[in-house]
Amino acid sequence: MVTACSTGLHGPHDVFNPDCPCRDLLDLIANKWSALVIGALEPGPMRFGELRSRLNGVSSKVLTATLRRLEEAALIDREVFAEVPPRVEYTLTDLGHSAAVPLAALRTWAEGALDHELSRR
Amino acid sequence: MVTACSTGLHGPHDVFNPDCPCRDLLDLIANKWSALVIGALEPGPMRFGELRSRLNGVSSKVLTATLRRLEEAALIDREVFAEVPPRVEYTLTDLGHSAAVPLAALRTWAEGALDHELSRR
DNA sequence: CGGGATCCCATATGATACTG
DNA sequence: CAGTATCATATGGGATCCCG
Repeated sequence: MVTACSTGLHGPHDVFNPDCPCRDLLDLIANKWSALVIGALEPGPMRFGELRSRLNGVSSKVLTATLRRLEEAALIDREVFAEVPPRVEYTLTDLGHSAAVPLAALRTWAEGALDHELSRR
Repeated sequence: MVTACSTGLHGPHDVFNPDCPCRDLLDLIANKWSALVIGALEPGPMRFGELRSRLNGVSSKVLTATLRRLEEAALIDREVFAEVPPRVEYTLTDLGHSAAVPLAALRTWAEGALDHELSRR
């Protein structure tokens, strides 16, 4: 049982506790590029270049860093094929698919909220 | 009707289109501090200091910047009371409450995913 | 040629003061 | 109390180079 980071307010883990590791997890996915990468990977595996063009605006450096962090947290798998030209495919893990659900809701909110904002004027 | 930023793939607005304003909205709430601030404000209005201590780890400068951005996007209201000592209260708007729903799911995911990660080892 | 790594700069974040 | 000012560091982003 893991209770070290609990405040006793929201269950065993609590994002409001800065020492709980789940806060790092929140920091990881509560991020524009993470939200878009995971959304783009939801239908199936994708190569680096295709991912980059779908995200439409991310630099290869930032995309690489984002993918590395997601891989480290076991949200995606990275598979390298020894081919010429080289091919690298990224795939959502089960954990990644579970994250895709709330992230899809977040993207949908952003798209819907814009209409709310516009009608406000 | 607003169609300028649509790619025709996901409806009138599309976060995958870098020119769609909804992408800025995603960038605004897909952020650790925004997620925590909005979550903390969900039960009701709160003062700056209480907010700061609940978030447990944010600097006043970053909290101020976060609150200003959320206010500018009409997710929160800021009310200043002419008292001594000064009192400033922050309240979720209707739009803010609508954002609180997917953000709560995101926080819950982070807290639950940690168990998944731990059990993986 | 694709997938980065590296260099350099702009902005964001953070700790520590200090003030109306 | 609710910030602002200042300084240090981390991250974001563009351009270029590299290596198989």
